[in-house]
Amino acid sequence: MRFYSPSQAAEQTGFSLDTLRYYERIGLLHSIDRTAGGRRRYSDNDLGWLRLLRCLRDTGMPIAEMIRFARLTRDSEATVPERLAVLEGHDARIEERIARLREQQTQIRGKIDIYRSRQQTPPSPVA
Amino acid sequence: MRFYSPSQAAEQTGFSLDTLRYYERIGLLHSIDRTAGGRRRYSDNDLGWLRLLRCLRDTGMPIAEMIRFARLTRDSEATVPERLAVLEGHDARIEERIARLREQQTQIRGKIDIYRSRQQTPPSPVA
DNA sequence: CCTTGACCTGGAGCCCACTCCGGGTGTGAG
DNA sequence: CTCACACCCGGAGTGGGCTCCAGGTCAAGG
Repeated sequence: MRFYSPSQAAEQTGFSLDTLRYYERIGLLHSIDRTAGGRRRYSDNDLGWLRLLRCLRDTGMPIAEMIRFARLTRDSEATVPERLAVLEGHDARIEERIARLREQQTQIRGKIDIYRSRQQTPPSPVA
Repeated sequence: MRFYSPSQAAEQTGFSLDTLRYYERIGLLHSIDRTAGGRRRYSDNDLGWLRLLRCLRDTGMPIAEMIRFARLTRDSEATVPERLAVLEGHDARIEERIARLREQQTQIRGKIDIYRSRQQTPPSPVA
């Protein structure tokens, strides 16, 4: 079983050291192992979990919901349906979000086209 | 030329009254007309601009950049290329964002599949 | 005239998600 | 042994983007 120092974990997950400690404080990370001297050592498992958190976070899941999910994950196997519901709901939100982004992109592109055509006929020599 | 009360503008753009005033304060809205008594009256033009702002905002453009864009829009016609650059850059960011969302969605769906299979073999009747 | 409700202002407050700080501790190189 | 450096902790501070508040004003109905 490999272990990783805080800075290695930070590097591999893209979270800052402060954020890693913050996540632990608020209950997103559970029971991170420590060395004799009290330093954290992250396991491969921890990194996997952190990568999932990163994915959820980057797709816009609020911290509060991640905490809920983390708690479920710590609880019994019986919570699997609930965890599934969280992920499925999130997946649906991502889907909607992409659809909306596409629509909005279309609008912005319309605006771009307007500017482009305005640029191609700039002097407008009326005289 | 039609005019709209603050609450009508709010309703039509999806911004709150407070947000409309806030946007004006920080320079996102320029010279909103007033009635004799000092109340704002938004024109069709204003609403159009607000709808563009809403689109930019919802696609993640930071306020600071919108302010820059608003200033350019207030300046001479000579800033059209710059405005174009802002919108094109933003369009590109939206594109990237959608691509990343798709990737991340794929990861999340992978996780969902794992949970699903875990759920379909719950009793595991070893005996 | 009086009331009511939408609107006005400047400024304070709030929420989220970090990020920074200061003072202390362990560990490996030289 | 000493140094440097990565790490520890609790708590305060930050930045973005609103949101709320108090105390006042205007406009339309009765």
